[in-house]
Amino acid sequence: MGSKLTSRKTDYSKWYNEIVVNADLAENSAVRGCMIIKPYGYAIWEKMQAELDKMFKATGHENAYFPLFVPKSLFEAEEKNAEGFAKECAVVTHYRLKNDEDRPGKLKVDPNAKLEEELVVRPTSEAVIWNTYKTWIQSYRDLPILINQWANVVRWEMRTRLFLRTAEFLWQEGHTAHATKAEALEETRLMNQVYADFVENYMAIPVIQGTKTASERFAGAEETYCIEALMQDGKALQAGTSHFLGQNFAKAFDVKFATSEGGLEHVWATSWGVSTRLIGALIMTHSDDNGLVLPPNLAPIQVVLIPIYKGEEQQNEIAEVASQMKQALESQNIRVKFDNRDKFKPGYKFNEYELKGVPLRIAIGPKDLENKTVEIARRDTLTKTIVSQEEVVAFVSSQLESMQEDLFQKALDFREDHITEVDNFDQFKTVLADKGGFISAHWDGTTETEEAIKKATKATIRCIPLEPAQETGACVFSGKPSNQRVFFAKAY
RNA sequence: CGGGGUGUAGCGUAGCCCGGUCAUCGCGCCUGCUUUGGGAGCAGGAGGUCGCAGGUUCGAAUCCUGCCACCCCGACCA
Repeated sequence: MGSKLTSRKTDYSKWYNEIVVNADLAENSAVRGCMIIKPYGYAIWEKMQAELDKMFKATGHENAYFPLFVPKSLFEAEEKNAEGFAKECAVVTHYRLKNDEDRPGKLKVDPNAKLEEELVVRPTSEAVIWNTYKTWIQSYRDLPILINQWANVVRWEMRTRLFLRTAEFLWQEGHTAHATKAEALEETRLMNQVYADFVENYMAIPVIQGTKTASERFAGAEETYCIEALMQDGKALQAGTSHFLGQNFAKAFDVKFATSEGGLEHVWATSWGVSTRLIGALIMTHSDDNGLVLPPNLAPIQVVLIPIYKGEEQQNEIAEVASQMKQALESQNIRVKFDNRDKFKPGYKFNEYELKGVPLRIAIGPKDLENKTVEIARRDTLTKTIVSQEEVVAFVSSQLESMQEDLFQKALDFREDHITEVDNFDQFKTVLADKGGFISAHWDGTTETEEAIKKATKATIRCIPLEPAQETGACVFSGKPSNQRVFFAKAY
């Protein structure tokens, strides 16, 4: 515990570059701040996608796909949204290259191929989608529309940070349309709950659910729900958001429907998303100095079998046992890899899979052949147990289960230790500097106070927690009355 | 875009102050033999326009100018 992942360059690059992602950029500045996700890292993302997708379907949603390019006129239709993203848009202005007479063999942008209207590379898809919904919705019978899209988006950030703020990232974005405000609000809350369930149950990361303050709200939203997680270095990470968009987009794109009573009303909207940032959260929550630690529910490989042998004959004998064990485990839906590569020694493999965060490692050697045993090592605790071959399946099953729980509990304990109630501003500053984590404090509800605190401490209000303990108090900064504590933290 | 720092082989680096067998070392890679219960050992080998472009000089990785890129800190953000 306590390894400050992101503040330690070597560790950071070790895991991010070699194991999960290669952040090396092409010489071309156009791909600055993007990431290359290697197969193992992508397998983690696929697993996350699969589980989230199931949850979306279970709550009545369907997948669809919308275009990458957003004509500027569409993009600017919802003014607050457009303004919020304007400073970070990649824009396509031309559609053709031609030979460069001055540099033989090289190309240049063809000035004759200038687009009449610039295309914005989507930083988010509300504009294209609501422009489409306009044509899909006429009657209350067409509602609700519950659609999700798996896609990439581009946000030209001034400063990028691997996983947490890359220029291009993969995500899912849900976009729903409803007949009533109540229904849209319920959808917003439901999806935030879905995110919380996923992140806690699969990623083993405890989250705080809440709403954003006006200044932290999504551009174009009337209310933003979020899940906030705490990283090992004491900084908070917004792990997912669900927005109640009111009728803003319906009005901007003129989406009205005939009500069952014969009226004509604007549609109510929500949008919600989580991104590859979650992989960053996973790493920064569970990893230690030996590399990644993956919760069993998400690990692409849950168990790795490593043979230890001298000579080909012994290798074959062990392979026989290992293959049978692999089959037995797989019949229980456990994801197993048998690493029988002869090019690497066992010690090398041990380290490799530790770095990759594989939850359980089973080693089988000559001693085990003799004793009908195996050695099983757990990634999170680094403990080893000798288990008889007959009991392997049962042992593995129970260990995977308890490891999933233990990881969550460990992260939860850490977070609970790092929520500090604070009642004056000096204490606020001291706790923030010395301990980090969330600070639970009273706030007078004004943007001015929020700004002033941010300026003084770099801490922001991460969220106004749902189900707050109603409690009267005085704002930690202004001393004005408040009836609820909110969570402050330094954030990524 | 402001403040600071860096750029030498696939990765990490020494050398830069004080120009001249200086292109160093480690990891990785290739070949061979020996190895295999925690990242193997020995021997041999391949690999570099010293970020780019100018300039100073008999001579530049080293000094000067410009440019480019990256990292850290701010403003911005999932």
